[in-house]
Amino acid sequence: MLDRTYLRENPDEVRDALENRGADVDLDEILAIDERWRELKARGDELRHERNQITQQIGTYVAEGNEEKREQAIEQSRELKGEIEEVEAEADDLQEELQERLLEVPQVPHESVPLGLDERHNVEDRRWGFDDLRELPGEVVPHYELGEEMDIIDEERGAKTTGAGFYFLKGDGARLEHALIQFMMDVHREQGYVDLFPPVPVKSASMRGTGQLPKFADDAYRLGDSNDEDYDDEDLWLCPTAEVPVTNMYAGDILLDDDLPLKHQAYTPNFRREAGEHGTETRGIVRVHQFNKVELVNFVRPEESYDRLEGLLDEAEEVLRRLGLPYRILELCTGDLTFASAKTYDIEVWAPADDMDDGPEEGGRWLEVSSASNFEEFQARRAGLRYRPERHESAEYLHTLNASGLALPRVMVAILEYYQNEDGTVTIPEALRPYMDDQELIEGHEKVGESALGAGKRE
RNA sequence: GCCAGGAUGGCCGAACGGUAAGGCGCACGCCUGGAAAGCGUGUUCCCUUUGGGAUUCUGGGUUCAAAUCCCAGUCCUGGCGCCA
Repeated sequence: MLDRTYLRENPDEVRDALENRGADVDLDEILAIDERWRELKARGDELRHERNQITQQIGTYVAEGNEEKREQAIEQSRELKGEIEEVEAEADDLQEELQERLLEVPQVPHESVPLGLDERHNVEDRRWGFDDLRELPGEVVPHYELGEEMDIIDEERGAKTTGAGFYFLKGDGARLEHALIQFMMDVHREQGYVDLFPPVPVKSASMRGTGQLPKFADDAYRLGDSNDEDYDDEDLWLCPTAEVPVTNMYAGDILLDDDLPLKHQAYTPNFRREAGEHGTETRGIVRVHQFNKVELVNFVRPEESYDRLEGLLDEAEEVLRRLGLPYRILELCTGDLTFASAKTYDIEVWAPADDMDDGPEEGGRWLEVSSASNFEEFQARRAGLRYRPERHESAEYLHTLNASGLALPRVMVAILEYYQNEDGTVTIPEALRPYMDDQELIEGHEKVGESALGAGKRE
């Protein structure tokens, strides 16, 4: 959420910034509401002042036993009460509306963010790992075919038990998932992250704190009620990213200056509705309703947040470097920033199987595995995350940042495709082998059930 | 789930229905050769800041007036029950 005073004092700057994002916000209306609210607030304060004085007088009259003056004052106070109620009722309505409007105003982009309308204007900073590629099969089999063939990814049965967009990992597939989680958390622990295992359902208030609500209710899974119904602060949602529980963990708290920078990592499942996202680009496990992710969340002093963003990006990249997976770094343009973010880098891993137009010259395509973002005060103001820079001074909002480190299914896609061998097996990246009992190769499993017979996969 | 008790500033902790003591911490000032002690001031948010308003977990109610009385909720503690 933006600061009201800042908004009041820099309307043109904010207007430009929001326009650059392509945000549809009527700033003038917000400012008009604020203006009117301040008038009423001043009037209400005045009336209350009057009444406070009268009420105090009554106390004196009672002590003196001055019956007549007491009655008179009480009558006066009653009158004022009605007037105050009227003025304040309107002020409260405006205040509430202002609050609602402000919750829907996105973050102002940082000055260094490239201008642009959408993803086409994102700027590629650099690539890693393409100079020394491993030798790939003549025809790389897409992960969804290979995964089914090897019987390590079972989408059909996931759809059966739960629905489209859910899948089983099996055998070496499931094992690879666990290995990746442990591996990633070890890497980040080396980088100074403290592990968290958060609760998976989160309250509406938490979702609001990080910016998922109120605007993006449709993307989330709500527990116990339809997304169309009104929700309360206490209503629960399935965690869409560990960013939500972890960032809100310190909501309303005042951290000590010494606590910062505070770095947490959390592994959780993530649930997203992804309505209407079906097609060739999303075949397999590239876009699913439930996936695992190790999330990195940083709480830092405001003046350090942009340095930390670079550090955070590097910490997330480290996972791909150790896995030997080629990737690139994008700087998101103003039009492609997420709601709460002031600046974002995307990390996109290379998945060589499906040739797509916007992929690299080597073929294949890019898959986003992480977004490293600086939210500055935006989430801190919503969630009430503060710290005290100097002991005697008042508490200030800190800055929050986060990045995936990384989203697992897409990393798995990259491994299954990039580490694929001519004979259809997959070499396990060296860094992962210690987590898989030094296994070097994924060869797959014999399929189970009568359908395997009919397909000629079993005899 | 039931019963009982509780929630007051950064922290601790008082307050017959009459308008939030005191202490600690921290900062600044005075004092001092310097420090400690002592003394003074300050230490939540909002507004149109020589001033005013709000604020005792949250939301309602009673009253001229609520930290205080009533109702509902949240969380914490203890006891009982249930339970992987």
